[in-house]
Amino acid sequence: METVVGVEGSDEGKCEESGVEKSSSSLSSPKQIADPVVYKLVRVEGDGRLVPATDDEVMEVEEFLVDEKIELPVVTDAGNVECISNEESSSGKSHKESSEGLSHSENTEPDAKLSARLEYIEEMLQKVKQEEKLRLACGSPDHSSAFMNVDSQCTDQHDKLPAIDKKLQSEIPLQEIVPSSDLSLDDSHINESARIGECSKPSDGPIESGSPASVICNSSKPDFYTLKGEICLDNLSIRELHGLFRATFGRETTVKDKLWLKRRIAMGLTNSCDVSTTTFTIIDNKLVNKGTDNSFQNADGMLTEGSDGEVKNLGYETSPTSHSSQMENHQIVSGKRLGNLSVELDCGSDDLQMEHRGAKRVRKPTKRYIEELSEVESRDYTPKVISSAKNTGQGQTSPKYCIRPPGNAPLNERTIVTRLDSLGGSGVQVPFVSRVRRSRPRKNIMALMKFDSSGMGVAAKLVQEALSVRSSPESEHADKDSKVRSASEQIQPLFAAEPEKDKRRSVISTIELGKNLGLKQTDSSEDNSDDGIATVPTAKGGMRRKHHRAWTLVEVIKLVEGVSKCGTGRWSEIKRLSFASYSYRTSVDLKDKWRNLLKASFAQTPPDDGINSRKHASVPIPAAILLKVRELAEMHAQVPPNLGPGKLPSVSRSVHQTRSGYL
DNA sequence: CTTAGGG
DNA sequence: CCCTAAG
Repeated sequence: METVVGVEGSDEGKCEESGVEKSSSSLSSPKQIADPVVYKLVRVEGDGRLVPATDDEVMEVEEFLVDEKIELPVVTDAGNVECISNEESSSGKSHKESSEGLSHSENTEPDAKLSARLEYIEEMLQKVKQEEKLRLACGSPDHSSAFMNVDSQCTDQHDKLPAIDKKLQSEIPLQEIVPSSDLSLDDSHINESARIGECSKPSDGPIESGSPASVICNSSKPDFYTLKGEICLDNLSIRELHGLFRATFGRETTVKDKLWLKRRIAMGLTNSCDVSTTTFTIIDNKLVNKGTDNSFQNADGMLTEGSDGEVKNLGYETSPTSHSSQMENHQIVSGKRLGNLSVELDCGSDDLQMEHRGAKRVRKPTKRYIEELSEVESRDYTPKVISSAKNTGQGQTSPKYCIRPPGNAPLNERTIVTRLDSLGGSGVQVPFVSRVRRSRPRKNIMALMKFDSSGMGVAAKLVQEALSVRSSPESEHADKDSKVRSASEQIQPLFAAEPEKDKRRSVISTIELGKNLGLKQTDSSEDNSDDGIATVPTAKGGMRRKHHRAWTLVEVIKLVEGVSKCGTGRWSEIKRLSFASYSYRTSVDLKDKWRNLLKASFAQTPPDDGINSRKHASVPIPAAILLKVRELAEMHAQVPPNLGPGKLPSVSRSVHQTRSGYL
């Protein structure tokens, strides 16, 4: 078994042979081993299989990645900045073009990893160039972004280049333009630059009509985008952005910078959906699910078009997920939105499940649990007192991890414990309220601390996660139906209530975080991987998660998606398919969350009723998701007996009125 | 080991 | 989320 980095020398040779034109920066240095863009650390098993590298292995090469990465995007950076400042001016255009060209070749070469692909890509380049010539006025192909995305995914960890952010950021707004089926490759840049202006000034008239080239080809963009759905963050206020941020990442932010927030959110919404495409699209603050599939179209488009998607996927050849996502698409195809029976198509065994569902499982009252609980309560009689400390905020914090025996604490005193949170490899101490464990006291506190504070392990993990982020090679066009729908719909406030600030159980000091994680667009990996957080060694030897990790919007979407794919009740399946990269979130969690979603979706949200007015409500779930949940619930005959049938007729309409449930 | 339910 | 009982 040998550890290899990507593909070596032979490929480089190939790359040069195939004569990718323009200057090649990465190739020019012969010593380079790893390609920052798509190379992925793998191990070659005896049988020739490629397996993801272990943490250690990743760590070994980490430096290379960093080094290269720094220099790579810089070029494009200049171009982008230029774009922004120049707006639509023609000079800006040419600038862009040239910079694009550079990034082009630069990025392309690394991809030569697979020779066949390379040649293919090259063809594309040629094509693109021709196109460029033909459409000089319009702009240039938008390749760089795809690469940058990949790049950032791979090396997220280490440093964020403004260029990337800007790029992404600038592209987000593009999405609000309805994707056209047209395959033309260009225009995006003009739009981009135009958009950027609009970004800063949301009030600038209708976005669609704003730019001359309002028709944008989806396939010309990285499928990363089309994949993930579209979101317009432009018009959101800071507060809204905060809310969205929280919904997305499950934590608060104090950053006031709109741009920052927007790109973080954008990244979160896109990047973290690594496994499969969503059937949802966020348009104008609304989340709508696209009913039709475009997988074939897209695949087609990519082939003929030479989209970035192709290139991007080079690194991840035949990941198991691609298959699944395709499956998904097929299913989605077969059953449009409502009355979707695709699930049955998927698995013939569903019928059985249906039968099983008929009879609820009956269950004896648990014994041990009850006994234990009562025992605890009788023994230390003050759980109430302790929990009341929650409201009083933070008092003294002890630098060390110490728990006072509950009985000892004077009634007036607050019991506060500091827990060492490791976030992104940085140990951050946050005060939190000690919760009396119902059972199984921690075995070894020192071990815990060591685990938490050792940045290495975590970092390695992060790296791995980042590297293993993958996406499926399909993009989606908004189907006409949903397009029309969304267009006609009134803009719906995404957030019913303003985020509560006070009761947050543990407020992460964002400032410190900002230092360490700061301008990385690592949200996805952040979300994915810091499972060093709040886990507790159990007597059984396993590490058990402790305490609440807020569900992010992405997760919810993925969950819904998963359910639609596999049906309810196959949680382990769903976990494998859609939550592969989320080490936390057990199948049980999925189940629980689904239960809650169901509850939320069927809990009528009478407009006047308290829910909306409650300020402390947690982050709302976009109505569209709830709608989807309901549909799924229906088709799986999971409708809660009480509220089920009665409400259904009005669902499609009422959902738009019903603001939301809560995450 | 996975799922269903109750807390 | 946590915990257990059923499969």
